[in-house]
Formats: sequence, structure tokens, C-alpha cells
Amino acid sequence: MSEERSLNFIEQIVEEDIANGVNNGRVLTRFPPEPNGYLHIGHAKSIVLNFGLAQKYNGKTNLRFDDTNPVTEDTEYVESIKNDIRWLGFEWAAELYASDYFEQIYQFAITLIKKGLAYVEDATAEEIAKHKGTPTTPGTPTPSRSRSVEENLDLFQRMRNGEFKDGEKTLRAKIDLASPNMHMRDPILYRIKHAHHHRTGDKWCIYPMYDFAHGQSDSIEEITHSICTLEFIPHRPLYDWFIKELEIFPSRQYEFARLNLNYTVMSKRKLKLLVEEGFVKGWDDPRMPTISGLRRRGYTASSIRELCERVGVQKRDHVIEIGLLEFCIREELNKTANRVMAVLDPVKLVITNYPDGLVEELTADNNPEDESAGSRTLHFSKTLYIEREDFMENPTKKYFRLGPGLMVRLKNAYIIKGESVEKDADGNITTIYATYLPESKSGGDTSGLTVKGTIHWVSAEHAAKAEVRLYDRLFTSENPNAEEADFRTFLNPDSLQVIPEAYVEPSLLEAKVGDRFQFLRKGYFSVDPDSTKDKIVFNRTVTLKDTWAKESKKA
RNA sequence: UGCCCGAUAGUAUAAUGGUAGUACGACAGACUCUGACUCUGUUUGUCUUGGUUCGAAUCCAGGUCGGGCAACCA
Repeated sequence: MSEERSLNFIEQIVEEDIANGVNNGRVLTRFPPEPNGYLHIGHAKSIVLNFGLAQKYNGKTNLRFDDTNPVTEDTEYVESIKNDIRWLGFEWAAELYASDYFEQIYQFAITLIKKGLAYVEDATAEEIAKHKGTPTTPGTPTPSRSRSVEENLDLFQRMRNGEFKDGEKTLRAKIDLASPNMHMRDPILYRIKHAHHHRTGDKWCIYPMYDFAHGQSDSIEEITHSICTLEFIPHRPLYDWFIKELEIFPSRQYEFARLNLNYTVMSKRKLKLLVEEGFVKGWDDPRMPTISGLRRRGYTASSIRELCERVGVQKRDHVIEIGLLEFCIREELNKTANRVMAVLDPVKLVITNYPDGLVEELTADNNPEDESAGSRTLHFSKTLYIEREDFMENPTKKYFRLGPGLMVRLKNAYIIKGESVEKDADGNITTIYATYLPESKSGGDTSGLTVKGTIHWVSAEHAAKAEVRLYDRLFTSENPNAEEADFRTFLNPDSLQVIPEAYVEPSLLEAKVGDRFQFLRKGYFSVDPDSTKDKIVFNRTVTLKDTWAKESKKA
């Protein structure tokens, strides 16, 4: 299937470059995160693209941390990023840091100063902004712009020496204050930050801006294809200007549209806010679109890769429906997840004509989609739990489940017929009474009856208890970013529903963290790391498709 | 009213001057010891106006609409 897939525009460029002998056919990409947050599914698209390109064209991919802003960065993020990339199934050729190049980048700045192409600026941020003009009016030079090379050299050295306070001076490129491209209007190259860096410690008090570090880092590593997102298109002329003036390796930048998903947000800043303000329980909260969140939720790396492949690579903005991600994980788990029975909202069912005290052992297939998954033994007895929603006292005409006089199949067991109910003072059903057909046993059914519905159950005496966490979309708005109000006002108050005591097959007590199951008719679930010896916790990864829910909503 | 990028069914994606296809979704049906899976069928699309051409989603020009750019963030 994928071999028939047509080339995306970046693959086309790479193939042309190889055909034309550009860089002797060498392909070296890089994935360049800033260690200031956890990776999300949007990063997965970039990872799959960059690493995938290298794999496909016999190249390599570097992992380079763009750590040029010491105040936002942390080693915790470095570790999580490395962990997430590996989990997604990729390994980098080299682990590198922009901060490794600080001395070299400093020398690049000296080179520009000596060429009369950079100057030390005295103006404040506000003054610089004012002098920059607007997109429709050209900027005007500040007095600093006319400094001599010698003075600039001296001042820049003194910036490095720590003689100035934060914000007191900057180094700017001297390009074109009238450029229609705002990024070419003498952009800032260096700023003063007396801050501790997660790798270089207190060695530096001046740090290069992203624009003066990213492209140069690519050149230093001799990256052939530097792939980034659309918003950096207007930066490209600046990078090309540096390449020309510094006479360094000409990495070429190509831009693609970032991945957006509906009903969530994809900015690290916003995700960080959700974590810090306690709207979620951490970066790996299963409701988060982070790699770690999706992993904990039960998503597989291959399902995330599959989404990235299906979405493709192009230059137009898009918003992917969350349903496509859900399709990807269902498609995989349908083939691989063992089926088990779990009753999430239990009601007691007594089979009045079943012998007291009898326990039968029944056989159940683990996965109808995979014969090699084998089978397991189930215990059946007189008193069971079934799902409350699988009984209706006054059933509608298309209701294929249990009700007074209605027959259903208990999965892997018998056909039963609803007889009567017992209620509490509030009118809630506390017990359902039914009779069973002894000759309808699964595997040896001689009853000749066919029933429309099959429901799941667990034996009351044998059931184990488990905590089950049901997740729904994090936001109520399809695009919280596009709304007028703050994105946090669209948080879904029902995004997490905890069921403290669901009844599950006892075999599940042996499940390990990360194991995935299909709870028959309820969805795919995986074991959460919060599980202990005494209490196992399941996360609902995704529901099964539910045409009945849709049907009943219509009515 | 500057510069840059983009526009194909509801969503996403293909067709690279030669039959507008695919996936997800929706709808209808078949099957079913999961109202799942699987299978079948249906529906809906080239932003607009001109031009080039035997032929345009594709090339050109104007327009419209959407997005980005004026951080000592990346």
C-alpha cells in the first residue's frame, strides 16, 4: 500500500537532489526541538518526516536540541524528548545541542562585525520596535547603527565579559531597514541574559537568538535538507543571507504545514499552562495530545506513525479530525488486542432456573481476528453482573438486548430471557431476574433459536474489581484557538470519568502496565502506571464504533 | 492596505497538460455469539474570471478567500 503512495513534495525535492548529485547524493536531516516542553503529536509528524526521509534515502538524522534560551529550558525536557523519539521507533545518528556551537556562533558574529554587517545596539526593545517601522512603512536607523567596526568589536567583547545588564545592549545584523520582509530589518543576533544554562552553566551571559543559531547549526552539521514548519518561510532569506556572508555550508530549508487536530490545542505554551494550572495531571495525562499522554492512554507508536503517513506532507494548512487518529488505533487494536469482558456500570442478574452453587467452565476465544491468540476459561454461575444499559424495562422496537420477555445471548454462554426486576425505594433496578435455556450453551447450541443481541457479563462470585478511567475530548470546541474567549474556557468538564469499581474477568488481575485489551462491546483499554498490587487501573484508549448509540440518539 | 505562503467532496489526500481517484466520515444494506470487525452500495469536490492549448485541477494574468510576518520566543 505504502509502496504505491505517491511522493510528497519534499521527497520529490530529495529525489531530484540525489539525481542531480547535490551533496553527492548525501541526505542528512535533523529533528530540532527546543527542550522547553514535552513532544506532542504535531512533533510526531516532523519526526516521522525527518527520520523517515533519512531511512528512505539511505541517510541519517541528527537529534539537535535548539537550546538557545536558558530561561525556558530544562534537562527534564531533554530526557522526555529522547524517550518519546525512541518510543516512536526512531534512533538518531548524533545527539547534538546548539549550545555546543556557542563559541563558533560567537565567531560568526565577530565575522559579521568585521565585515561591517553587524553592530551593537544601545536601544531598548521598545525603541528597536519603534525604529523597525511597520510592514507598510520602512524602518529608520538608530544612532547605534553607525558605530565603527572597532567600537562594535569592543562592545561585543564587553557584552560577553558581562559588563552590561540584561537588555542593556544587543547585537544586530546590519541588513536593510526598508526590507518588505520584517525579518531582514536588522534582526537581533545576540541578547544579554545572565541566566544559568542547562548545559553551559554560567559560562555565557550572552545567547544567540534562534535565527542566529538554527541555520548556522544546520550548516555546522552540514544538514542537507533542513525541514521546518510554514511559519519559518519568511526567515529563510535571512538564513540564506547568513550562509552567503559567512560562507558556510549551504543547508537548504523546506517548509511543510504543521499537524493540527481538532478538539485539542497543539501549542507547547498552552499545554504547559494546562499542566501548571492543574487542568490535567501532567504532561502525560491521557487526555493530552502529547506523545507521553497518548502512550499512557494506550495509543501505540505504530498507530501514531500511521496517522502521520495518512495525513501526508504538504504546504496547505489543515486540521485533522480526531476521528482519523481514533480510526488508526482501532484498526490496529482490532487485530492485536485480546478480548475480555468487563462490566463498567453493573447491575445484578440472577438466573432463577440455574442450579444454586453450580459453577461451569466455559471457553472463550481471545481474539476472533487472530486465531493464534488462543482461548481462555470463563466461570459461569447463577448470579452475574451485566451492564445496566443492556436492560430496558420498556424496550423500544429496535432494542436487541434484555428486557421483560426479551431474549439475548450471554457471550460465550447461554441464551437467557428476561423475567422480572427488583427495585429500590427510588425506583432504580437492583436485580434482574431471568431464566436460561440449558440447551443453548455456546459451542453446543441445540435450541434452534437465534437471538439478535449478545451481551457481556461477569460472574458475581468470580469477578475482580478494577478502576476504570474513561476519557473524552479535552475541549468542547472543535478549535479552541479560533474562539474569542480564552482557550481554557472550552475545557471539557467531562473529559475524565472515573469508575472506581468496575467488575472484570479475574484474569485481568495479572495484566501488566501498558497491556492492551478490548473490553467486549466497550472499547479498547490499557493498564495505567497508577496500577498497584491491590488495585489495577485501566484507561480507555478509545471506544468501539457504536452505531447503536447513534441510532438511539436519532430516536 | 507592504511582503510571503496557500486554495480539489464534511475532513484529509492523489492526479505533475490527457477518464477527477483514495481514505476517514455520513447514509443505506448484507453478515454477525461484540449494534464491533468484514463486505456491498450511495452521496458530496477542482475558489472565481479571463487567457494559452486539440485538451487545464495542473501553465499564465486579474480577483476572492484563508494563513503567516512588525518577541531581547522558538
